[in-house]
Amino acid sequence: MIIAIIGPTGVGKTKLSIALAKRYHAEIINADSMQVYKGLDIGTAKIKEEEKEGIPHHLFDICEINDIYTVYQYQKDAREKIEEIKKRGNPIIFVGGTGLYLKAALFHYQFQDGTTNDLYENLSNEELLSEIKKYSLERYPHVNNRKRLVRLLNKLKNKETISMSGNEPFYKNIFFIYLKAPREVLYQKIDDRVEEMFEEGLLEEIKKYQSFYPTSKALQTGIGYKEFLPFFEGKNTLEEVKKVIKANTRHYAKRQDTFFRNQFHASIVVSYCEEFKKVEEEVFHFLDTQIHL
RNA sequence: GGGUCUAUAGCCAAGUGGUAAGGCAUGGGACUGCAACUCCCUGAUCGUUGGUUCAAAUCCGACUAGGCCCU
Repeated sequence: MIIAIIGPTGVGKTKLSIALAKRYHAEIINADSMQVYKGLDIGTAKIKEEEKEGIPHHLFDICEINDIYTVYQYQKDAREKIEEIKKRGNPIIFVGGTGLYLKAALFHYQFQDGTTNDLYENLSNEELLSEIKKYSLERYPHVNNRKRLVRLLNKLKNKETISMSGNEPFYKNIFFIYLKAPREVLYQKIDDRVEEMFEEGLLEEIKKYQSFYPTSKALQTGIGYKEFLPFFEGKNTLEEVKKVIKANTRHYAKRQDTFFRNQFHASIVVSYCEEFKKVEEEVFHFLDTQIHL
């Protein structure tokens, strides 16, 4: 059995994962693109050692801050872990907010080894798009979305399988538990959490790595990290940094909501509740009935 | 009480006579190798009220509110 807890950042996915793992004797696999990095703890709201309650956690802290980790790698790692845990006969719980990672691991997403990666710097977006249109696909990325255009054209040139909708599950018996909360609640929780991060020493965490890994992708794209760049250059105050982190996190949560809502068929949608026990019980009840079937 | 300035969307803000730029926020959406990424869509008749004019957010008056100065 595979359980995937999905939902925007800050709704309590981690907390739920522990409750579920304890009840079903499951092991947890990370599905968060930033929590794979060692050392990025506070800013990614990574689960603390003492909170794990002895439950096996996989794919956390598996690479260095200046490594580049991608969906493709994740797909391989996650599927490997799944096989490994299956052998032990334990249920698996995926937790994390990176929708694409979840899709890549649990659905028929196809990537290939040794593909070229031409940047097509000599082509404009319009030219890229018209190149792509020669292959007459069902749909195309927006002209302004250069990143997607470049990747797609590379795929086409490599004769990789193109499919814009990967909705075939790769495994049987997967349950998607979608934790959701009204925006106001979510945004308030996000604000609070960012405040906490600062209190817990987010600044110190970054200072530790910033000078060592100035070009780290993780530090340059991770919310809660990249916002400090202007601060280190003396262009921003700490208060401004905090404000931007909150804003970016809210935007991120919204994007996640859209992704999960529209790209996954949730097995059950659970509304967030201050009394978290209620959330847990609702999920327990659902899973219990499913298992007995 | 006198003088003066301002009044455009939730916020910031262009526009000084011909039927309202832009940014932020908000909401919606896309998504197959950097995904905490990248990208798309999304709003007002210009404080109220008279007037001038073919035509006013744009000119004039009154009122209201706010800022500043004086007493």
